[in-house]
Order: sequence, then structure tokens, then C-alpha cells
Amino acid sequence: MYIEIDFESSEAIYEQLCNQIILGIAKNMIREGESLPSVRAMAEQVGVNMHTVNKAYNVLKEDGFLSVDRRRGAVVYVDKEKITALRELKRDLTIALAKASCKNISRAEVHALIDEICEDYK
Amino acid sequence: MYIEIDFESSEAIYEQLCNQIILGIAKNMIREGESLPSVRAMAEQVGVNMHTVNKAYNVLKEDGFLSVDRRRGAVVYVDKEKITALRELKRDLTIALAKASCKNISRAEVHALIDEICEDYK
DNA sequence: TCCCTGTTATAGTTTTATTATAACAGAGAG
DNA sequence: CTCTCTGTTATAATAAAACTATAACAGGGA
Repeated sequence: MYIEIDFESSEAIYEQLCNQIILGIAKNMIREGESLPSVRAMAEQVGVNMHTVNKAYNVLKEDGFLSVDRRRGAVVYVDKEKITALRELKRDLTIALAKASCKNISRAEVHALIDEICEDYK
Repeated sequence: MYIEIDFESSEAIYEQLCNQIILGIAKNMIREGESLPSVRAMAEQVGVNMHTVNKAYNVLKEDGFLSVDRRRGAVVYVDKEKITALRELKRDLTIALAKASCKNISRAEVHALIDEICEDYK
């Protein structure tokens, strides 16, 4: 699980961590039941403070991607509760598609892009 | 152009403004060439400071949704430059679809959701 | 006992968002 | 010309969020 932080980005470090871990799960680079590095190890690995990693792990726990316990650390355990996931997806897509629509990106182009991106997830 | 700000939201006010204006353009509620209220008028209308509105207008200008001039104010003028728009769309979709994939939302469900959302944009 | 784990607490710094005033220059209307 | 509207700029203050720095605690495993 290689994680790269862009310290120049306007995106918060803990958000970058969350996103890259979610990407790692989607791409099957880290599998259900496996553990992430401890907060201290991950912090040292990417060069940030322990609390920043802890915040990321807790957000992921809150969003149902991890299960944290004292013994095994942050374990990938995805809660497949679809209702809220769908609601969130719709919210994200609504604004992204509005921008695309303004820029004359066709619905077909969007569908094609979706398929292209989904190739990496299975 | 009715705009509603959720002051409880964790989303920044200027971002809410940007998103709602983009939605307004996508939904054809405000058309190319039309003007938005002046920064002062909009600020009073939604109950925030002038500078917050000014920031939103400038972000939208930067992103190619508005053209601001001293006489006519913030005019809807969408720069249809597709390359950067596509790049940004891909970035947005990449993380949204990763989350969806983790939650076992199928590609077909995503396509259906896209079509549903796009119904409002034409 | 020692070491690793997550967790909590406290404090300080930095950055961002927001507000508050104020002023300036350009354009249009009277 | 004067008045009033526009966006723009400057300055300052406040509030919140993000990040870091130390430190300590409790639980589990070797």
C-alpha cells in the first residue's frame, strides 16, 4: 500500500489519505480483512503527524471502510450498506455532471469515461 | 435564481454558492449572457458578506463559468474548453466510483443514476 | 516486564473562511 | 458635473479547521 501525499495540494492531508486508501481497496491492492499500517507507522511512512493519520482512519471507520480495533489496528472491512452510499454517490455525481453538462460534455462521453475508470475496479 | 445556503453545512459558503450557480446554469434556470445579481445584492439576498460572494464569483470566473466585468457584473459565459473539464471530471469520478465500487454498487446502477441525473440538464 | 496497539488530552501553529470597514475607479443616468 | 451603481483592492479582526508536538493511559501479545 504505497501512499503518496502532495503537500502542495489544497486538499487536506487526511482527505488525501482517505481517498488513496479507498482507491487501494477498490483496486484490490488491499483486501478485505487485511490491516493497514499502525497510525504511527503510517505517519512515519508518509511523513506526517500521527494524529493526521488517526483522523483519516476514523473518517474511514465512520464511512464504513475500516474497522479499527486495538489489537489488529485498522482492518479493511467494508460495510456494504447501499442506501447511504447511493445517496452520497448521487450528491457527488449531481455537481460533477452539472459541470460536465455546462462544458458540453455529452452523456455518452460520461458513460464511456465511467466504463474506462471502472476497468481498474473489480 | 434562488439560492439557499446551509449555514450548518461543513461545506464552505463560497463553495455552496459556486455549486448552486453551476447547477442553475446546467438546469438552464439562468442562461448564457444573463447576469447574476451584483456581489452586494447577492450578499444581502443570501445573508452573507460581500467578499464571500466575490470569492465565489471569482472562482467561477477562474473555472470558466462566468465573465465578470465592471459594467454588467457577473455574466454567465461558459468557456467550453473540454480538455481541462474532462480531466477534472475524471478526477471527480475516479474517487466517487471507487467508493461506489467498494460498496458493491454495480456499473449498471451507476449508468442508470447518471441518466436519471442528466434528465434535469439539457 | 517490555513493546506494540489505539485512544485521549493539551497546547501551539498555520491556514482558510468569513466578516467588517473603507476607499478607489469606471460607467451610466439625471 | 453629480449621484449612484458596478467590480476591485486593502486592511484588519474573528472563527474555525488542519496540522503538529508531547505526553500519557489502557489493553493485548511475546
